[in-house]
This record gives sequence, structure tokens and C-alpha cells, in this order.
Amino acid sequence: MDDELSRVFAALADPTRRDMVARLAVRDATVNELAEPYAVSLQAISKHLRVLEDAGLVSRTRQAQQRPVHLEAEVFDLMTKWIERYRREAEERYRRLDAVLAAMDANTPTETATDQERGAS
Amino acid sequence: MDDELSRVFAALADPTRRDMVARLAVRDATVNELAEPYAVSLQAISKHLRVLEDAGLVSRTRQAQQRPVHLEAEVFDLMTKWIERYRREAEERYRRLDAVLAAMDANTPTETATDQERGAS
DNA sequence: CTCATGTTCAACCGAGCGGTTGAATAGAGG
DNA sequence: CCTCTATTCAACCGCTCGGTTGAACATGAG
Repeated sequence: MDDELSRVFAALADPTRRDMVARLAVRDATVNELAEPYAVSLQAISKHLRVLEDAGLVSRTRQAQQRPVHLEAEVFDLMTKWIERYRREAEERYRRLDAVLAAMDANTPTETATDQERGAS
Repeated sequence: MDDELSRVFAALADPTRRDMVARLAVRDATVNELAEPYAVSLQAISKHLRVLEDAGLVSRTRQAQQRPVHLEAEVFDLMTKWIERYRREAEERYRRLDAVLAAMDANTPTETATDQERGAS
């Protein structure tokens, strides 16, 4: 299959699955309980859960005939780390550009501004 | 189409697109520059960029024949907010469970523990 | 054992995705 | 105008996805 990060992002790219995650954040639930609000078959929900499980977002135990679904918080960190890393870089770059523009505005527009930009990279 | 959050998650579910985002976090780039490292056609990269653009992750301007691609950091916040919200809920629930277990360990294991859990929900 | 409940497996279907190739468009430059 | 470069459009292909239905499996209860 694909790498874990891809699986996690793909799993959350579906509104039904995101909604299930949101509900599982409140409390564990069985497949039937999870399926109740949606106008799709139980099998479809079962498939969605498989996707979430493969992504490591949920785990399942057995309890009599039921299979309670539990949200695993750790995988979220993987995403958050990835996102935050590049968001920070992008924002830093944005601030740097702001500084450059401010410098260009303050000083005479010479090559100083572009030098600053290169030096910071 | 789907909602924005779905588009963003779906866009980042592809390793090539995530890699492009990573590189765009460092500096803007043209389609040709972006395509260079990958063993796929230029048209495939063009499609990937369309996906990223539709998700609001990148923007494009025109500069002579080139179309420089620029990473937009704001959309990352949308994801981060969604993720953090449910991660926090899940972790809080986990801590609560820990407390319950600790209480069960400390006191005589009566119905006190389960009462606490119900009361906290 | 039998039965009801809860869940999953299997096969199928239409839509969309990531990739291809070939042709078209946009703009700079001789 | 013609041409070269950069990029996109269009049609197609194989695969995966989200959904369906019908059958199978797992387990607790009578």
C-alpha cells in the first residue's frame, strides 16, 4: 500500500469518515451506533471503518458480538507535525518577504533588498 | 465538488503532491522546475498543481510564459484546527480514563469508578 | 443445537484519479 | 510572421473508491 501519511490524509478526505472521527472523539461506539445517522448501508460504514483502521486512526476490540471502535489520537500527531513544518516555513518566508518590501519602501530601492532575501534562505 | 476540507485532505493524500508542497515551502517555482525531480510527464505535474490549486493550497500568477507557483499557508490552518480539535478531545478522554483507572487502583474497586466515568461524560 | 444479533466478506457498478500521448494555446524573440 | 519555450487541454486507460446487494461468519441467549 501507500505510506502511512498518505493513508491518514486519504482517510480524512471523506466527510462521512471525518464525521465518524468527530463522534468517536466524544465516545467509543459500535458499528451499528456509528452507522445510525447516515443514509447508507451498514456494509458501507464497515468499509469506512476499515479505511480508518488501516490508517491507524481507530482500533477495534471485540465485546460479545459487538466490535467497539476507539479513536487513536497518536496518528494525529503525524499529520500535525507534517502540516506545521511546512506551514511554518511558508509563513516565515512570507514574513521575510514583508521585511524585504518594508526595506524597499524605507531605503532607496537598490540591490540591498534582494541581498537580504538571498542571505536569509 | 466536495467541501474545502475534503479537497485539502485529498490533495495532500498523494506523496508527489506533498513533496511539491514541501519544496514550495522553501521557494516559489515554475511548473518545469517542479516537474524536474519526478519521473512523470509535465502534464501529470500540471494536473497535480490543479488539484493543489483547487484545494487552495497554492496560487499561480503569470510571468512571461511561466506560471510561478506559490504556496498559500492559510489553508493549513483549516486542517490544523480540525485535527487539533478532535485530537484534544480524544486525548482528554484518554486522560479521564487514566484517572478512572488510577482511582480504581487506589480505592476499593466498587461502583465508584464507573460513577465517575459516567459523571464526566 | 438453533436462533437472533452484529459485523464482515464477495461480487459487482459507476465515478473519479493518476498516468499516458497528441494537439492546442500564450508569450518572448528573431 | 515564424519559431521556440512553457504550459494546458482532450481523449483515453487501468485502478481504486464509495456505494450497493446477498451470503457468510461470530457470539450470546433460549
